[in-house]
Amino acid sequence: MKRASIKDIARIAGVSVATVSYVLNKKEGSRISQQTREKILEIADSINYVPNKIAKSLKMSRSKLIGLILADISSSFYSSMARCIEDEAIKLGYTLIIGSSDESPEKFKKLTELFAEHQVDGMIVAPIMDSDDTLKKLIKDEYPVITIDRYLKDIDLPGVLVNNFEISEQIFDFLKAKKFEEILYVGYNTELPHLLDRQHGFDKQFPESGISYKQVLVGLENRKEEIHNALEKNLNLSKRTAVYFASNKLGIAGMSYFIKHNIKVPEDLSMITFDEAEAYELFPIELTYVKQPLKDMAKMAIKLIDDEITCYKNNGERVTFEAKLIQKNSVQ
Amino acid sequence: MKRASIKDIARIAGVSVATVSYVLNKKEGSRISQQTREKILEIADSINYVPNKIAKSLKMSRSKLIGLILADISSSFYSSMARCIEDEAIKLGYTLIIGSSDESPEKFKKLTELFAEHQVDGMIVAPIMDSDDTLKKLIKDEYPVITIDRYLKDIDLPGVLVNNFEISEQIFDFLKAKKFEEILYVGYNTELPHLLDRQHGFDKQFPESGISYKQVLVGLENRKEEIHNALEKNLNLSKRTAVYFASNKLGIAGMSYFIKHNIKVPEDLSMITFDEAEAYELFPIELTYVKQPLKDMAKMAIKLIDDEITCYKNNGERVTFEAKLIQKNSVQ
DNA sequence: CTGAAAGCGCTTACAG
DNA sequence: CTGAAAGCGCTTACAG
Repeated sequence: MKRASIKDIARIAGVSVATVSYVLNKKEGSRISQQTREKILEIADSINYVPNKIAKSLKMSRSKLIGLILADISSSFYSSMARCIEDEAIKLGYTLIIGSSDESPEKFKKLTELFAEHQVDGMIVAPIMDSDDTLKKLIKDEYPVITIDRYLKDIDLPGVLVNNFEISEQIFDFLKAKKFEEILYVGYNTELPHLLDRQHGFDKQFPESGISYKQVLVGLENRKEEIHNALEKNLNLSKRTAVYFASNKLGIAGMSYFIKHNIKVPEDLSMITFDEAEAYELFPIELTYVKQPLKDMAKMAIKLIDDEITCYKNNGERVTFEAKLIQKNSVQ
Repeated sequence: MKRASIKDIARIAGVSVATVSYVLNKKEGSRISQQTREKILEIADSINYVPNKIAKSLKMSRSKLIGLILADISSSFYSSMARCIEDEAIKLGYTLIIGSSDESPEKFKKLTELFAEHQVDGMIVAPIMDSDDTLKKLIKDEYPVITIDRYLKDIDLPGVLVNNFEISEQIFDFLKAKKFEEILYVGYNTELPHLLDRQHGFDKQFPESGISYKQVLVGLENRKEEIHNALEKNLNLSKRTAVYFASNKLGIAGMSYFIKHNIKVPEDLSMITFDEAEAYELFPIELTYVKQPLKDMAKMAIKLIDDEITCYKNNGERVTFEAKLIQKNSVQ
C-alpha cells in the first residue's frame, strides 16, 4: 500500500514536483503549458495518485478538519444535529471528527486536546457543566471554537442556539389561553444556561397568573425511573392539567408513563415536548412540540466556525434561531 | 494562535530537538538524564506545548485516524453503533472520522476518497448496493478496510455482523411453535446480502410448513406511507397472524400503523422486530425483538481494523456474533 | 548521554 | 513556461 506521491508523478513526467503541484492545484495564474498539464493529469490518474492531505496540512497549517463535540452521538437530537453539520461541513470542504463528552468535564477536556493534537482547524462544541476551564484555555489560545445548542455563562464564544426563553414564554401564553388549572414543567436539574432559559421563560409568569404551577427537575442522564417517579408524585389529574417536557427524552419517558398508567392525552392531560423524535410516531395522537430548525442551525454553525478559522475574531456573538411551536393534538 | 513546537522547547532547554522528541515520547530505552528530562517536561508544560499529530503522521505514515462510513449517522441503529465504535477506538488511541453514505454509491465513493486523502489508517464501512467497485479499488490498493453490519457478495473483506440467517430461522421456529396461521415478513426490497440472509433464513421453511406466508418488501428509505400501504394490503386479521419486521424502522412504522388502526398487539396480532429503539418505550406493551450485541461487535470491529492496520492480510474472514431473541409480550 | 541530519509529501516565493 | 530549494513539525538511525 505504498502510495504514489507527486514526486513519482514528477519523475515519470520528467518535470519538477513544483510543476506537478501547480497543475494538481489548478492554480488560476498557472503558467503551465497545456501539454505538460495534460500529461501530468494523465499520469496522476494512471498511477492512482491520491493527494496526501496530511502533508498539505502540515505545510499549509490548515487541516480542513473540524472537531465536533457532542454530549452523546447516540442520542437522537445530537445525531440529527451531527448529520446536518456533516452535510454542511462537506460543502465547505471540511471533514468532521466526532466525539461524545457524556457530560463529563474530563472527557470533554480530553476530546479538545485530542482534536487539537490532530490539528483540527476549529471545534464546534456542545459545552457541558464545568467545561469552563477547558473552554477558557481554548479561548486564551485563540483557538477557533463555537458552541452549538448550548452555551455557558461567562464564556464568550460565538454560537448558535434557539430562543429557549422566548419559546417557553410563548408556550406559557399558549397554555394560559387554554385555561389550564395546573401546569407541570418537567426539566433538568442543571445550571446549563440554555436549559435555565427554557425553564425561566416558562415559570417567570406563573406567580401572577394564578395558575397552579409545579416543577420537576431530573438528572441529565434521563433515567426513566426517576422521571416516572417524579410524575407519579406530581401529577394531579383531578385538575385540568398540562405538562411541558423540556426535551424529547423527557417527553418520551413521560409518554411511556402515560401509556403505562392508561392516562389519555389530551383527554386526561395535555402535553408539549421539546424537539422531535422518531418515537413520537408511536404515541396514539400527534404531539404538539417545539421544533428547532436544525438544518439552518447547522449551516450557520459551519459558517461561524469557517469565519473564525478564516479570520479569528471571537466576538462572542451568538446567533439565535427561532424555535417553532408545532401545534398538533396533544393539547386540548 | 501560533503554536509551540519541539523546536521551541529545544531552544529554551538548550538541547536538540532529538532529545526533546525522545523524552516526549517516553521511549523505553531512553538514555536521557533525569535532569534533562524533567527540564524538558517542565518547559513543554509551561509553554503549553501540544504535539502536532499531523507532523507525526507524516513522518510515521500513521495517522491514528479511522474512517467510519455508515448509511446515515442520524438513524438510531447507526448512531448507537457509532457511539460504541467511538468508545472502543479511543481506547486504542484512534480518532474517528465519520461520514454518511445515504445509500448512494457516489457519496460512498467520495467518502472513501476523502478519508484516504486524510490518510486514515483504515476504514470501517457499512457497504451499500453498487459500492463494489469502490471497495474493490480499496482492496486492490491493500487499504485496510473492514465491514460492519453488512457485507457484499463477492467482496472479500474482514467484517463483523450478526447471524442474520440463523436468528431468522430461530424466529420461524419460535413462531411455528406458537401455531400461527399466517405470517408476514416485512423487509426490504434490496440485494444487500445481510438482509437477504435475514429474509431467507425466515422464508425457506415455509413451503413445507403449511403456514400461510406473505412477504412485503419496501425501499430502504423507510417511507412510512409505503410501509403502511403494504400493511393495509397484506394484513389479514381474520387469521391468527404474526408479523416479523426486519428492522427497527420498519417495526416502528408498523406499530404506528397498528396504533392508528387500533390493532391490538398481541391480542389481534403478534409481532417481532429487529434491533432496539428508543421508540419501543412508547408501545403499549413490551416488544419481542432481536438484540444485536453492539458493544461486542464494536470492540471486534476495532480489533479487526487495528489488526489490518498493523499487519495487512485481508483474509476476508467475517466474525459473526449471535443476535438474541428477547422474548417479551408482543407475541402470544 | 546527546546532537546533526535526513526525510515524510507537500507548497510557494524566487530565480531563470 | 519551469525548476531548485526551503520549510511545515515531527522521528530515528547513526555517530560521537
